[in-house]
Amino acid sequence: MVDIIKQEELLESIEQFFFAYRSFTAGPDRVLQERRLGRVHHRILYFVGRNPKLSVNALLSLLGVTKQALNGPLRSLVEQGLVINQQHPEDLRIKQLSLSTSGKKLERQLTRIQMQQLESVFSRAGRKAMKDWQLIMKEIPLLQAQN
Amino acid sequence: MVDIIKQEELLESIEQFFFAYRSFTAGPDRVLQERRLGRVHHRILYFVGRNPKLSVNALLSLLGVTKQALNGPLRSLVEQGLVINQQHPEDLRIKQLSLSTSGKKLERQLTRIQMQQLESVFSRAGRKAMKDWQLIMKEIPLLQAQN
DNA sequence: CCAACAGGTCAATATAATTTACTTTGTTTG
DNA sequence: CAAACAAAGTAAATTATATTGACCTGTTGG
Repeated sequence: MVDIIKQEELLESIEQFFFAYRSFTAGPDRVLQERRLGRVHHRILYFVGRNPKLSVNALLSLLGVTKQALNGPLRSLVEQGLVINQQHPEDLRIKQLSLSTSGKKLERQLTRIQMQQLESVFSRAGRKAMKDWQLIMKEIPLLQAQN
Repeated sequence: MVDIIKQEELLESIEQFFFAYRSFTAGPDRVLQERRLGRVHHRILYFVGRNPKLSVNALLSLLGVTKQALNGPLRSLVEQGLVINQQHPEDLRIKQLSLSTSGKKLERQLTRIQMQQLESVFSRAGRKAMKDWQLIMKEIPLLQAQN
C-alpha cells in the first residue's frame, strides 16, 4: 500500500503555500500602506468590485468577519468616496454597495499587481498547468479537514 | 495580440487563492485556539520542526516578523517545553532551536490536518496536477510584482 | 401590529505587531 | 587587548485589528 503522494511532497507543499501567499499579498499591501489602508479595505474593494450592488450582509459572509470589524474600514471607504451605496429598490433596508470611479481605479491598481504576478507565472508554466492549479485551488475549500 | 491567459481567469485565480488559503489555515487555527496559541506559534513549530537546530535569527527571517513579535510566542513555547534550545558548540551566542517530543507531537497534529487536506485534493487531481501546482507555487515568490 | 431582519454604532476587551531603545553575552578584528 | 559588532532578550509605548455584548433605527412580512 504505497501512497502515490509522498509525505515529503506534502510538507513541501505546505511550505510553498505559505511563502506563495505571503508574496502574493505583499504587493498590494505596499500600495495600501501609503494610503493608510489595510488588507480588509483591499478585500472590500475587491469583492464589491467583482459583485456590484453587493449587500452588507453578503459582503460580511464573503469576508468571514463580524459586522463591527467591517464597519470601520467600510465607512472609511465610503467617506473617501471609493465605495458608494444605493438603496435596494424593493427592500429599503438593504444597501447596495458598488465602487465609484476612483474606487474602481484603486481596485484595478491593486488587482493588477496580483494579476501580473499570476500572469507571469502562469504563462511560464503553461495553460494546462494553470488549469490544474485552478482545479486544485477550487477544491481546497470544499474538503475541510476534520482535525 | 491575443493573450493566452484571459483576464477573467486571472481574476478567478485571485479569488480562489484567497478562499483556498483561508480554508487551509482554518483547521490548525481551531486546534490552536483550544491551547490559547496563535498562528505564529504554529509557524514556529512548523519551521523549527522542519529545520532542527534553527537559530533565532534564521527563524526571524523565515517568518518575516520583528524580534519582539517573535519573543512572546517563542518564550511561551519554550516554557511549555514544546521547543528546546541548545547552544551552538562553536559560537555560544547562537541558540539552536529544536522541538521536544511533545512539541513534535503537537506539530504533527497540526501539520497532519493540512497534509490530509492537500493529500485528498492532490489524489483527486492526480500526480501531474500536483506537480504543476507545486511548480507554480514555488515560482510565485520569485516573481515579485513591481507595483 | 409585532417579530424578525438589515444595517449601524458604542464600549470594553483581547490580541498582535510595530517602533524605539537599552542590556547582556559572546565573537571578531584592527 | 580594546573597540566594534553580532545574537539574543526585554521593556514601554503605540497602533491596529478583532471580538463579544448590548442597544438603536428603520423596514418588512406574516
